[in-house]
Amino acid sequence: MAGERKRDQQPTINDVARIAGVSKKTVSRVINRSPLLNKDTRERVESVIARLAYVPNPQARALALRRNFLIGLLHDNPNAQMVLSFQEGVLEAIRETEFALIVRPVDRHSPSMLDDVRTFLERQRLFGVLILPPISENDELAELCRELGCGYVRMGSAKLDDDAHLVESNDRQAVGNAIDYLVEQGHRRIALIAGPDGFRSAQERRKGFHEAMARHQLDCGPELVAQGNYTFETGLAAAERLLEVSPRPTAIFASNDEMAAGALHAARQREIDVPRDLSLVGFDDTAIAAHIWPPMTTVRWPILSMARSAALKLIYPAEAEKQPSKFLSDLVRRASVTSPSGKSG
Amino acid sequence: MAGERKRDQQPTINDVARIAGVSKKTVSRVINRSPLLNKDTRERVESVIARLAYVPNPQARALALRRNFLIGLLHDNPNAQMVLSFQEGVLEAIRETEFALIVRPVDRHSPSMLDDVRTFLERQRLFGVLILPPISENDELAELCRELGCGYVRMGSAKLDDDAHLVESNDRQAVGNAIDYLVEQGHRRIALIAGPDGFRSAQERRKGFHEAMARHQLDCGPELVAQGNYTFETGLAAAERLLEVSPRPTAIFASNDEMAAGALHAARQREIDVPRDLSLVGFDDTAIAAHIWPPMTTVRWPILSMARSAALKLIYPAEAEKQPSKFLSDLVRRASVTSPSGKSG
DNA sequence: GGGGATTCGGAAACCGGTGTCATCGTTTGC
DNA sequence: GCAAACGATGACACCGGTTTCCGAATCCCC
Repeated sequence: MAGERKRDQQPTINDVARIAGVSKKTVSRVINRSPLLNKDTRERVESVIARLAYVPNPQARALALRRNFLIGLLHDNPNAQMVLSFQEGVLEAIRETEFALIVRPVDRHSPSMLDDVRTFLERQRLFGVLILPPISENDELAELCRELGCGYVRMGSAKLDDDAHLVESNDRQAVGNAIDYLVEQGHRRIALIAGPDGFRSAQERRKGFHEAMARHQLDCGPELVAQGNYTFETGLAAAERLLEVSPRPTAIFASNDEMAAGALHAARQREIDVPRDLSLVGFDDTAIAAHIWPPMTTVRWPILSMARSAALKLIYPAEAEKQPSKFLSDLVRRASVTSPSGKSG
Repeated sequence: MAGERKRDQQPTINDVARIAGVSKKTVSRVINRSPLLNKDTRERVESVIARLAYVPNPQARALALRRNFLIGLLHDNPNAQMVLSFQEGVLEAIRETEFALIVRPVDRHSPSMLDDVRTFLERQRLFGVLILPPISENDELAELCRELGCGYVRMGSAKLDDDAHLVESNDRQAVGNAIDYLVEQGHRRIALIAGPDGFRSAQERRKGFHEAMARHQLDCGPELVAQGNYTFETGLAAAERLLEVSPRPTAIFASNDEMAAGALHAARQREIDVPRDLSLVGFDDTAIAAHIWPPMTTVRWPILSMARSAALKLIYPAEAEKQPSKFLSDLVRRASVTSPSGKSG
């Protein structure tokens, strides 16, 4: 009976050691896969661990190791679907591990943002953090992680960091593909609703647009480019201007779905039929894109794969470089794009 | 120099005790606001704490107290916006506390769901969990929390639990208000797209619909009720049937926004103009509702307030009953509802 | 078979807090 | 004036792991 524990008590390393007839240290070595261990001993301990369904106490490990088995997710994001999808991908990657995910929205505009994050990281002693765009573009934040010895992986639309600390969506190329598709459909006069200058994603998407237009030797002068700040309203306003241009563009590429939805709204107000009189392409494949009428053609990040890769890079830093860093987005073809009505190619 | 610590080391309770000339225990008492403390001593210790910028190590506390200062968020939710909004509300409530938020999606359909959650709770020794609908309706889950001595607060559309463990949105009344509004606008023939039977939210919304229709002495026979399972496609299918009914309903209330968006789609396919020929009301006020055309009238949960209240109930169980438990949703009036075209009242 | 290197396992300290209980000085009660 | 009660504080064990240090056992080689 001396070997039994009270009910409702989880077994500890001491129970395992006592029952297996070895020391705590030996059990600890088994848990941590120390190579210098007698095979027989290891197997004996492992069988006891399995029999007791022993699991090391994360709090105790965290205290002793001065490091928590928690991964932080730092985000400052208007796109709820993306944040949740990313969470899902991370959780799938860490399901069988001892890690857990702790979420932390940060306020990009707060002057104390860096201090807040510092306090958070120091307090929680996180194993590492995953940083989502757009806050991932903040280099000071990455520098802070390095300074604190906290692992990190950034997710972004550009080469923000080295491959061990980055998963990158190639937005420039993705936009290029979207424009290629519009050109294939026969569009020649294509307008852009660009995103806010401050975001790398917006810059990359803009570059992708201009590169593709140049490749096809199409005009994309300033009258065909308007700017928004990723919101429905600014997309609407931008489209209002673009739809006044003469000759009117037959297609608009908006740098995100919300602005594309705004553009759709603007077209509708002018009784311009989408897609008959105007084709529209968005970016992000948010829930809106599929559920408006007409369903919108848009660019989708392979976000689950990116999240998984980011989590694995963080957890296994030694093999971080082996995890893919570059991801190419898919073009999701829906009804908002057709050949232009007049002179289709 | 003996009193100095190495750089990059955070001060510990021992440092505070040594410098203040008291024992660890006394410092611990100060931290935990023990009432039996000499005022002078307390102030002396507090000044040292402030000077050193000492913060207790959460891992050590977690180990000693056998309880982590982490709040889990359990969800199984198709509505990303709601989950993130809830997170936001919780984080606002715990901003100044030592708590952190850890997110855990659960799979409602997995046979091992309860075991998964049990393992999670036992491992992480959470302070408590907040449970979002629809998984919040699972009584076994709540029972599990009680059994493990883990605090919990459920969020739901019905009286699922006592006030200390519940924040409740009165969906029945909210739907009633929405129907009242339609009736005020002159609608008499109003159809319902109900949600899946398994969800309390769906049941409550259905009840709210029937009660309100009865109150106004309006017909709501089975031909005016269709069922979906909260998805765009099922909403579309349900509306297709309802729009065949003769005389055609002049308004449809859908039990969530996605199904309302599906209904809008169905109407558009039949060239039934919304809102001229058909008014539509949704529920949840997701991002979709505001960004489709026409913008959709819908019911909005006061989700930030609910999240805040839930978090406070969890953190301060002694005062849990004082936090509001019942919340009434707002009707967000948008362009998808007008008076019926023919014989408006 | 002996000496030295290597491997293994145990005792004890440690991570940084909290709980239990004893102690000390003071006040109260009679 | 002395015992009992009480308030404030401290010594020490403990939470459940990891790490350090060290001694013992094994292995290798000559």
